[in-house]
Amino acid sequence: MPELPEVETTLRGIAPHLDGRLIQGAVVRNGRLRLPVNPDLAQRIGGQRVRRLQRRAKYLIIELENGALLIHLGMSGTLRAVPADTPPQPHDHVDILLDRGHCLRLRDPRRFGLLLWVADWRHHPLMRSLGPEPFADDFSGAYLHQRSRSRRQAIKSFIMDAGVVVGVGNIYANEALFQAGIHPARPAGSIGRTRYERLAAAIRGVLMQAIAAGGTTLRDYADPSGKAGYFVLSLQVYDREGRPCLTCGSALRQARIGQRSSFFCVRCQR
DNA sequence: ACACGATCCTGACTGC
DNA sequence: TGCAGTCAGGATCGTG
Repeated sequence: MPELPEVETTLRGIAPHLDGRLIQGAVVRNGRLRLPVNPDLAQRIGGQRVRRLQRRAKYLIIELENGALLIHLGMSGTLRAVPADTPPQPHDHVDILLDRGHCLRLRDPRRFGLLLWVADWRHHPLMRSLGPEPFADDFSGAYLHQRSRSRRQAIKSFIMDAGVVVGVGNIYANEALFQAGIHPARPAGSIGRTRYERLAAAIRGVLMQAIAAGGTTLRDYADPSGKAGYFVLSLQVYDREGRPCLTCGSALRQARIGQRSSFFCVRCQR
């Protein structure tokens, strides 16, 4: 499910339930996620107030008085605020118990996500090699151009590399490359400065519009109140193999690039 | 340093 | 109906 817009939508959805609230404890039904949940999670976070919520890359960070919760939704994770007495469904692995009878519930069928209490999230190893945020000043066409020199990797894999820029997953990589008119298999090092300016703008544009739409729901993504994201209606190439390009009408193609499904128009993208 | 494949895990869907 | 195979929104690790 989650690329940057879905994580951002989740953050905005849980914020009203968390800002300044007192955490009562936690219930861990299955702690075997990508990294194991702290065995002593309830004691670590119980009795602490939430100081601040933020996002870094696709990580949600809930800063507490002591340390922080670091949450990643992986491929199939959702985070919802529900009444604490709501019966758990399959794959509802962790509840963060809040005051006023609510809890924050992590569901993640594939368990590629993670939920960790860490003492110092800014210096945590998971944060170490992350590239710039797409909306930050240090992300630009000039930056992409400079980072890509002499790289023969496909541009699509390049922009999905979190060491280059964070938050761009498979859906939005496809969409941004279409908007920028760049073929996803083109070697990153063969693209000029001007086209990188277009690409940087396209990445920012598509992410911003997707956030405004509440993200993209393909199968099971839901925001913290349970609503689906409707950016799926704005997708121009993703999952549209064989259907006409919205610009030129020729049939969109699908190919595997870097082991991920890629969708593009051979006439509009070079 | 770089680029690629395999891997973690479950569920939904396709085709025989 | 059942079963095998394929694919899925992510990220890390090991290999040349």
